[in-house]
Amino acid sequence: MAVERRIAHLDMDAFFASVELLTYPELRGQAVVVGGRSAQAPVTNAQGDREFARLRDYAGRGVITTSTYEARALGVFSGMGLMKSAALAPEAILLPANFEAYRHFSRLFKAAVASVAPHVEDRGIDEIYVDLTQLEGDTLTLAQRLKQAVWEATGLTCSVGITPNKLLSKICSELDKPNGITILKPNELTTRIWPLAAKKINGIGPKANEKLASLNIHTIGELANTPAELLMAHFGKSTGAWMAQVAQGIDDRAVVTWSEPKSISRETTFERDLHAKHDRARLSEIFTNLCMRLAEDLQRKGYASRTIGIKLKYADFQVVTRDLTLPDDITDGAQIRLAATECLKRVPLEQKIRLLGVRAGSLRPVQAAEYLARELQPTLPLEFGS
DNA sequence: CTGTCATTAGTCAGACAG
DNA sequence: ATTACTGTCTGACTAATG
Repeated sequence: MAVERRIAHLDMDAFFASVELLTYPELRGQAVVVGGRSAQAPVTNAQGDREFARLRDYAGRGVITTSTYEARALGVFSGMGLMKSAALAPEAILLPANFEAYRHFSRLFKAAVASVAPHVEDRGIDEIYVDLTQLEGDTLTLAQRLKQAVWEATGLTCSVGITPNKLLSKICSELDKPNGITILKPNELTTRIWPLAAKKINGIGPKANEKLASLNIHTIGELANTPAELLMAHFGKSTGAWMAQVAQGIDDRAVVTWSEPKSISRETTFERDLHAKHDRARLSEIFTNLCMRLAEDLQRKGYASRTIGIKLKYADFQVVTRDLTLPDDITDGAQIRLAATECLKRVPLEQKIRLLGVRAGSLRPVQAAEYLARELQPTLPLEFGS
């Protein structure tokens, strides 16, 4: 008989905004949003006070990355266009994103958690799963210990959910946010989970939720009471069966502490939409840049790629992708550009473009020494002495 | 030899997530 | 007068292979 697992999901509270508040403590308690491509960084005036940009002063195509809970109270959430959010909360403080700082604090909080519980799965910059099954001590004490370690290492709070699996823990970490602990007791599935909206399930997004709503399924409980056959008929065999399982709170996925990346990509949205003919030179420059940066990423992370792909987003937001699998691995920026150019030839270019991306897939780890062997042409020491 | 079936690789779109 | 960026997964379709 298998022991019941104890899986924790730990989610940092309003992570990016909270990191900014460490830098700018005078903003505590205010509506603050992070985001915007050209958001103005705070400036210190002659009196030594910091002056912050307001949302109403912003003009551009950015979106909100994170907002403080005070800003959320005004209806301003992540993913929202900045122009729209400025209409809702013109006085909110706007800060540019500082990803270097977020990555720094991400490393700090993950190291702190790992010092308490070594079995950690990375889920992006601000959340993790932790397998506590093998650890001594009762569940609540362990949760408090995790939160304490994060607080001492970073000065930041987080919310924790602990249940027998990742699915339920992810749901539970949200139930008492911010700075909360939720431990799902046995038999609480029907009382605490089933009343929740179906879209609270990680994997049921806006589309699936809409489709469920059209079947008059709104809560997880209603999903649980829907025959698996019906779900399979509407969502396909695999997705339908999965939905039926998760609605019963069943999820056997292991906590995975490491996995090989499948693809590495770079993309950018232009300041203004560009046309393939009219803005050829500018587009070519951006394209080369993306390829070179992708090559740097590949080499820094130690991978060679056999599949190169491109992504275009047109002015009307339609997205197209093309990719090309090569006979051999490549790592070099010029080779990537060559392959990506082949992809570009297979794409319509009448309409204006707002985004261009380049992606490397079919990755193979390579030894650092292999890169030296791959340098077909000697690189000119452009930076040397300049 | 032809047709069918299973399997795999490749390509593309789209959903989803943090 | 909007809607980022990076990455994973799956479904649909085609082609190749046996």
